[in-house]
Amino acid sequence: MKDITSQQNKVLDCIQIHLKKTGFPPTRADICREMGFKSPNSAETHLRALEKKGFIAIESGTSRGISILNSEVEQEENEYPIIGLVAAGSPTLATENVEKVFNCPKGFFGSNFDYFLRVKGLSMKDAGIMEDDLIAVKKTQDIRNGDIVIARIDDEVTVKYFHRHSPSVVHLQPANDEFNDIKVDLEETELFIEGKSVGLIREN
Amino acid sequence: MKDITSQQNKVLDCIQIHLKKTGFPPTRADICREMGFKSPNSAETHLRALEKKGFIAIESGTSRGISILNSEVEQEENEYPIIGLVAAGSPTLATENVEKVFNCPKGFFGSNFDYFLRVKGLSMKDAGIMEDDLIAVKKTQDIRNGDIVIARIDDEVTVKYFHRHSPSVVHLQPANDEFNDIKVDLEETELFIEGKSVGLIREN
DNA sequence: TATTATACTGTATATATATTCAGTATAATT
DNA sequence: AATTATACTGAATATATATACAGTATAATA
Repeated sequence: MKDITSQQNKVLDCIQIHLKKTGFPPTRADICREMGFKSPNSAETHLRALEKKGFIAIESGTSRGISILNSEVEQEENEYPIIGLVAAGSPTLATENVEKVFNCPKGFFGSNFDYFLRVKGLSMKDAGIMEDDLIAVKKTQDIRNGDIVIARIDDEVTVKYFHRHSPSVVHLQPANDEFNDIKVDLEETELFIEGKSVGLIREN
Repeated sequence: MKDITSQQNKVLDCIQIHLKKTGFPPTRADICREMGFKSPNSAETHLRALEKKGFIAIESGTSRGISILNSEVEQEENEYPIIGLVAAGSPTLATENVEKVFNCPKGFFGSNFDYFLRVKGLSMKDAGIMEDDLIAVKKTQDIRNGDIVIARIDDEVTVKYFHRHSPSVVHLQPANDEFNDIKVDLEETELFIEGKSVGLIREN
C-alpha cells in the first residue's frame, strides 16, 4: 500500500462517511459538495489516485461504482495484556498480575501503547477515571507537566497527574479532594515512571 | 414490520447479495438481470412494496439510492459512526452529525452497540464521563433504573442517569452537583430513549 | 531541465438510471 | 361485486452521473 496524501485521505473518509450515512457510495458531485470542490473532475482525479494506490476500486461506467478495499492495515489487531492495579504495597505490574488479554486494533488511541491497566480506587475520579476502568499505558519517559502518569515508588504503583516544579521535586497529584498530593524528593526517594496514559476504556 | 411475500424476499436478498458483492446497491436493471425480469418496472414495483413495508429506504432521484433498514448485515461490520452531541436545541443524532467513522471490533464492550456519541458538557462528570469522551450507545428500550441513557426531549439530546419511580414520571439525573434533575411527566412531555451507554472510550 | 504527481476550475456529453404511463393477469379482501 | 395487492411486460423520458477534454498552478523527482 503506497502513501496516501492528506487530501486523498479526506476523500477516502468522505466516501466512508457517505456509505455509513446513506448506505451507498457518493457520486463525484456528492464528493464535491462534501469536500467543497467546484469541479467534478477534482473528485474524479482523487478517485483515480486512490484507485491507483489500491485503496478503492472503481467500476467503470457505473454510477456510484466505488468500493472500499478492506486493507489489512485496519485489521491489524494486537493482544494487549490487562494488568491489575492491586492494593497498595503489592508488587504490581508484574506479569503475574495479567488478568487477561484484550483484543484491540493497533493505534486505537492515535498513539501506540503497551498494555492496559485496571484501575483500583477513586484517586483520579475528577479526571473521569473510575474504578475498574482500563487505562491504555504507553511505556515512555517523555512526560510533561499535567500528563497522567503511572508511577512506582518502591513497589507501590499509582496513577496521578505529574508535576515537576523544581529539578529534584515531583508532585504526584490526585484528581480527588479526599486524597493528598504526594511530594517526591528525588534525592531521597526513588521514583520510577512506568509510562503515561494515552487513553481509556470503560466497559459498563 | 408487515409480512413480506416470497418474491419480495427474493428481491431483498438480491439487494443484499449485490451489496456484499460490489459494495453498492443495484439499479432496477441490475435487479431485473439477477431476478430474470424483462421490465425495469418489475423491479420498481417490488422496491416500492419493500419501501412501504419498511424493509428498505429509497432516496428519490438518486441512482442506486437503496438502503436496507435494520439489517443484521450492519452488525457484522466493525466501523461505527461517531455522532456529535451538539449544543442544546439542535436536532442532534441526525446522520448529518456524523463526524467520522471509528474502527472498533464488534462486541468490544461485551454487548453489541450501534454508534459512538461524542460527549459535550460535564453534566455526567461524577460518573467519569468527560467532555469529548466517546460513549458507546446501544439502541434499546430495555432500560433499568440507574442506567445511563441517551434521552431526547423534543430535539434536545442529553445523557443522564435514568430513574423511574412512578409509571408516568421519569427522572433524568445528572452526575454533577451543578446540574439539576430533569423530571419528565410522560403525560405532558414526550420522552424518547435513544438507547443506553454500554461503554466509553477516551482518547488523550 | 524535463517530467511526473498533486490539486484544482470549467465545459461538454454520452449514457446510465429512476420513474412515469399504459397495459395484462391473478389472488385476496371488503 | 368492487377494490386492493401482487406480479409482471413494454415503451418513453427527464435527469443523474461518469468521464473525457482543455486549462492553470505548485511541488517533488529524475
